[in-house]
Amino acid sequence: MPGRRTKKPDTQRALADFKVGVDNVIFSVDTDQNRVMVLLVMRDKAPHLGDWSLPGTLVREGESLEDAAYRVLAEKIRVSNLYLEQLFTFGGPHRDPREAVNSYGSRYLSVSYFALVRFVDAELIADGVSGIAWFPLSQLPDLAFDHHEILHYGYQRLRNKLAYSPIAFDVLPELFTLGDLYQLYTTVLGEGFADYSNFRSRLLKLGFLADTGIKQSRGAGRPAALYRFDADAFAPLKDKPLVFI
Amino acid sequence: MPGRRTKKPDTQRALADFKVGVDNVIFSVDTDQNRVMVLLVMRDKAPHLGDWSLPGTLVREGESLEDAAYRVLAEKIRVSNLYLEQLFTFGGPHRDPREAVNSYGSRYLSVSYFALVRFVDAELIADGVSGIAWFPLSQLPDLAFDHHEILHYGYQRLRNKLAYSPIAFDVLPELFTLGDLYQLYTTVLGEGFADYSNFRSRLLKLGFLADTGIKQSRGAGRPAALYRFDADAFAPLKDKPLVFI
DNA sequence: GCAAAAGTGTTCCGACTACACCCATGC
DNA sequence: GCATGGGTGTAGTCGGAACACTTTTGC
Repeated sequence: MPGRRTKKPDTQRALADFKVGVDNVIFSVDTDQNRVMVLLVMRDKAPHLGDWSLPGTLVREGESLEDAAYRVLAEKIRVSNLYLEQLFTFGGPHRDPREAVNSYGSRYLSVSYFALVRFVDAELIADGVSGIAWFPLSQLPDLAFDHHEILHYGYQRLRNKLAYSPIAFDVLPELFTLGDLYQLYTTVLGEGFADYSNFRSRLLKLGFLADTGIKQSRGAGRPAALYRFDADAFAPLKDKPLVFI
Repeated sequence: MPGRRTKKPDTQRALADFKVGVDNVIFSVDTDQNRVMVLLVMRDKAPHLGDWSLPGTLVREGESLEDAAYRVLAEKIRVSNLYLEQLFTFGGPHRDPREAVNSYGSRYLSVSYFALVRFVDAELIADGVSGIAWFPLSQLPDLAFDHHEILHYGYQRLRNKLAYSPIAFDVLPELFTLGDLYQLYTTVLGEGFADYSNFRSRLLKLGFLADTGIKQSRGAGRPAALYRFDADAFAPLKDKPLVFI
């Protein structure tokens, strides 16, 4: 075991005092341009003033970690169906430059959360002070602190969740075609995970996609049927070892 | 990230000050009695003095979360191949009674870690003060704080990891029979996940179990071949969507 | 008609299930 | 021999991969 420093109670160091931050990795998918997007805000104070960062905040008295995560998001974005999931806790010393100011100052620890939201519904709240914007994953700016690492970790989770849970329907509109669904999977997971027609029949066989009977034309080609995600039909499949691929 | 505090500085509550604890969920499997075991220690100070709890500690200055987790384990147990994995961070207010003493006191947050260790190799360190013991999962005592919830979360993780990663070989002895391996899976996952002979051929086909040629007799019956886990042969399969069932 | 996109069907093949059966040992 | 556990084989079945084909639209 690394770093095994043995203890004599007298030489033992004092307990660290922490401020705890929450940082949210909020993904969306721009279905028009087939890009995975992530929500970033520009820091309006030191440290890292003017750098882009994940939307986060420090936890206040009487507030739970989740409360803090939802609070900072409510200040930045208005979406429906926001469901945050805890990602990971980053807590080594010296991850935040504020720790260096004074050796007896607070440590900074970050608990990260993850969500996937609907791109077109998301309404960014411009507060006139700090910037806020969606960035495509392929064109990220430099990020403050260790936010690149957090973001990378979140992207892994996104890909896993997409394969195992029905989170795709959190980003698709209420009604969607199977082509839309396939396109979404391709955008996030990359090409070559499955043939369209096999993807199609597999999903339909699972039985939680309800055909609305409505057809939608998009330029040339045969009109596509619009489907709706049937949460009730999916319920029994919940926490089964299900893969959508 | 942290510090994203907008408007109305006057009405906003102060930042919470935290002490950060790490709590370890250490599992093992008693292969003689086919029981899943968990390591518990008796608290030797308030709060919850005399209650059983997960082995944990508070993080000290200059120490990373992981360092703290390894430190407390080194005080309690001697094992080889200890690999800790972060589980979850529990951080709501009022989860620790120490918070109530004084409304301006610290909040207590717990980052939990998970590991699976070899039962027979594990040497518990009796320090003459606090108790330490393995408990079978089926006969747990009441636990301090929210440790029951943490333990439950860890057990979920154990079952998942067992199906997807080769952690079984962290608990089996260096040399083991396929019957041992099957027995271990049955103990943790319960009966009825697979037929023995199918389990056997699937595992062997994966190609990372090396037959040592040695035979082992255990009472009546044909002697069993002893196998060794071949980490090199497994390496290419790492992070493939692999299921051992 | 022709291109384009949606939707259906079919064949091949590998993987898992469920068993039946053979093998080597203790007693 | 026979009970006991280890180990091998096989027939049936299910599901995914690949790809050809049909349908319905715009132009």
